[in-house]
Amino acid sequence: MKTNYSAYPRMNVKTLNKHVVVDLIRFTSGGISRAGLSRELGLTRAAVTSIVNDLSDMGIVREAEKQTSGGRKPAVLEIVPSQGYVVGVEMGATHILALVADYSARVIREKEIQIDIKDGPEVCLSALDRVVQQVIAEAGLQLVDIHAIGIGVPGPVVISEGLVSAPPIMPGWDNFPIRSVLNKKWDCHVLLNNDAELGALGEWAYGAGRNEANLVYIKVGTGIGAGLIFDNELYHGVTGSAGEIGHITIRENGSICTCGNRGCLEAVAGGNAIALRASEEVQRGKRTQLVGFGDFYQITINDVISAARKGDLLCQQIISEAGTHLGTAIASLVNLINPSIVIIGGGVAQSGDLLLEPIRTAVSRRSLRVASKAVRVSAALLGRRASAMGAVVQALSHSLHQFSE
Amino acid sequence: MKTNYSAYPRMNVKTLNKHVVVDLIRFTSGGISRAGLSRELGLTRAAVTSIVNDLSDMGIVREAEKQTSGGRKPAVLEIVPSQGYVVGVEMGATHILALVADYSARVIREKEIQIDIKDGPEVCLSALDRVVQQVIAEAGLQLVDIHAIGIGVPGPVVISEGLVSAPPIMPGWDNFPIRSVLNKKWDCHVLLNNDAELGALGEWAYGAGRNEANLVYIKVGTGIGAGLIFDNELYHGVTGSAGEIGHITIRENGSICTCGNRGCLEAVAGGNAIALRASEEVQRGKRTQLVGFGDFYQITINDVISAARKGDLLCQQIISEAGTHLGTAIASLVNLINPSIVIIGGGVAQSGDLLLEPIRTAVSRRSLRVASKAVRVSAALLGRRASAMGAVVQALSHSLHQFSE
DNA sequence: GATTTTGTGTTAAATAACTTGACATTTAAT
DNA sequence: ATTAAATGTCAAGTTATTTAACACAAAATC
Repeated sequence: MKTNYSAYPRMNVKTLNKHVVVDLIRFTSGGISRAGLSRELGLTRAAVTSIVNDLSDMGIVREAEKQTSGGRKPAVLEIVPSQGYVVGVEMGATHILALVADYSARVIREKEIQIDIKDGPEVCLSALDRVVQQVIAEAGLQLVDIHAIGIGVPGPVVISEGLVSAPPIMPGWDNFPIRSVLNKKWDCHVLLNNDAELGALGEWAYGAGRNEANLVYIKVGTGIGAGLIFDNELYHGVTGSAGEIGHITIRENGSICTCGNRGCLEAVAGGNAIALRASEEVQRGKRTQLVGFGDFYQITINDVISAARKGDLLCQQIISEAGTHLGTAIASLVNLINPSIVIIGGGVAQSGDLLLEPIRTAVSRRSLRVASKAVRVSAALLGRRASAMGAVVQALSHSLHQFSE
Repeated sequence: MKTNYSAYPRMNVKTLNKHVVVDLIRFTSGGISRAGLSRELGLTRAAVTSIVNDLSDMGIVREAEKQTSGGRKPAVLEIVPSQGYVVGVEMGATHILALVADYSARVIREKEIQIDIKDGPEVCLSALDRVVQQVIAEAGLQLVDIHAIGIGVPGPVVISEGLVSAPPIMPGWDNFPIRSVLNKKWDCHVLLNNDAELGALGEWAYGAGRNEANLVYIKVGTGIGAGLIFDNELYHGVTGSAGEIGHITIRENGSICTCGNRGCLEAVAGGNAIALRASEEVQRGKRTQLVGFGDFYQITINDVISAARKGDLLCQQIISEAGTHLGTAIASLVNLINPSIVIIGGGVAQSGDLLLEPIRTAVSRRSLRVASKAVRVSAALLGRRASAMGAVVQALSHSLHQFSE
């Protein structure tokens, strides 16, 4: 008796149930026993035994070490970690972060490099290839050991095609066949997705969004994007561009944005906007810790954040203002989506409560009571790894579901 | 082999499939044959035959008259209309519309009265009771013939409790036990829901949103609200208040709104806002067809719409401006949700292209290319009946699913 | 106009995937 | 020590479905 698992493609009932069991084992913190699975699934214990036996014979699932803490404990199940490995990659505007994880989603190695996404696909994808190859080698593995590689990019992804369509902060990448190029290099399953969506997935599976069915993840970096999880599933929209919150209009006549419009959220509260704002104030001679940076050096968002953390008032104020603008947009989003949690991640979120508090204030002031009472605004628990971790989760899902056929 | 029908509660597999079959027969325009069901469900024709036989024995389903147009036609199935009846009601700020429909969702009688929702629950629910009783009688039926009654109200509904929570345009209704009061009066299943959500459901089932999996319905009346359908299912959010788009901030320092904030969409583009705007202009002595209305008579939104339709330039301009503001909000929504269609309904939508064109312009200017290319902006096909029709659909679903146990 | 092809709907037997009910096992409560 | 309660397993029975065969009707082909 199983009903509602719309995420899985058509397959026979037992295989479907196997997949559900695998996911319940993966995503239940503290593990789950056969009896627990029975309750969750609405199947009898006898049926669960049969399913788990199959998975155990395949080598995917095993019983965890029993805790010696006394008291009868049911046999808790876990995924066999060494059955396979995956790689999760986040490509941002200025960096690439790659993680290698085993079948239980434990990260066994990571590596980060700096890039500039404006160098275009050829240059960046070569760099991407190098990091991935290196991190695999450093983990003591080879490419053939890797079942799948998940990649997050900061633009609207057409999942079926494996490319990005008209990405505002990825000039030169429009319709470039990212997935097929990488497929040729690696000869394993490559899954391309939007970075904010993957951040949402990561936080839902292993971060601040555990056990939350309706979740919004806001990635505030160079760009601003949102990942949406509705009823425990990633929501893409019709063409896969859902969550593009960065280019909603905040100020009718605000400063001009990379997308061509005026007053976009990203042009007001994005990483570049904050850095630009700081530069202007410095040049106007405002008193700040950043003064020493001079005219030739380009002030970055990280400079502003670290100065703010060290107590610099100007930088704190700039970040706080960005938070207020973000909060206005998030308040609208809370009214519209009515989520149980909004998770703030991405580079700018490193500034912590300096950014979060103004957001919380705006949400409680501008959202309807019903909605604002029901929502928490939290920082990403996985921090800068959120998107890469989501890529891991996705690659793992793909691989496990293939494996358990 | 059936997988993804998460809308249905837990039940055994065949019963579940029965419900799916009933819904496919209901919602497939032009009807569907056993072979068609087989393809849709992924079941064999033999299995479908067995399921349809059961439903036929219950009296819910039958074969439609064969078209005599020649050429082999499969036996098209239909719901037996006379097996049961339901009522669908829309309660707006100023009116109540009640529909009686048979099991095939054909409306057999309707009735509308004027009310003022500010008179509070006792007064309005008595009026509601009267209209419903009358329309049932006029349809030649009695209360015992009615299997379920669906009701839409213009505020955030807590479905589990059957009441509204902190509704901006329903003063005096906060936490009033609407459903249980009506239950006592009628002694049949009462389903309370948000009017915009029901509008979305109605348009999805029988209107402009047929065959669209991801749909947004915007109800522009006295209040402004949205109904969301994601992956063919109504989306409520955690506490049932999703879609409350009327109180997102459009102008930081705009005019004050019933909700207490400033510059809400509703305070700028809602029915009351439009009427108020017209009154002001008239008092300022602007040249308009409305001049004759004098100072004592309160100009209504309907006056403005009919004047605009008759060519009054001022009224046209006021509606067009409201459309532009709506369009800005809808553009954000399109970026965020990436729907395939946005349907504009509610009283103000009676003004047609005068309202729609500015919305389309704003969406194509302010939304990302990927999202705006994928979306159509249309008027509600069911017009002022959209929400009440959604209430019918919901009541019918409830009744049919109960019946086919 | 006869023949083949294609799609529809039905039936009976076989199979997959459960449930039922009984039982051994382990721990907690009395 | 005894009882209660939950876990995990096994064999037998049940249900919903598939398989495979066939009858039927219309369209396409010759």
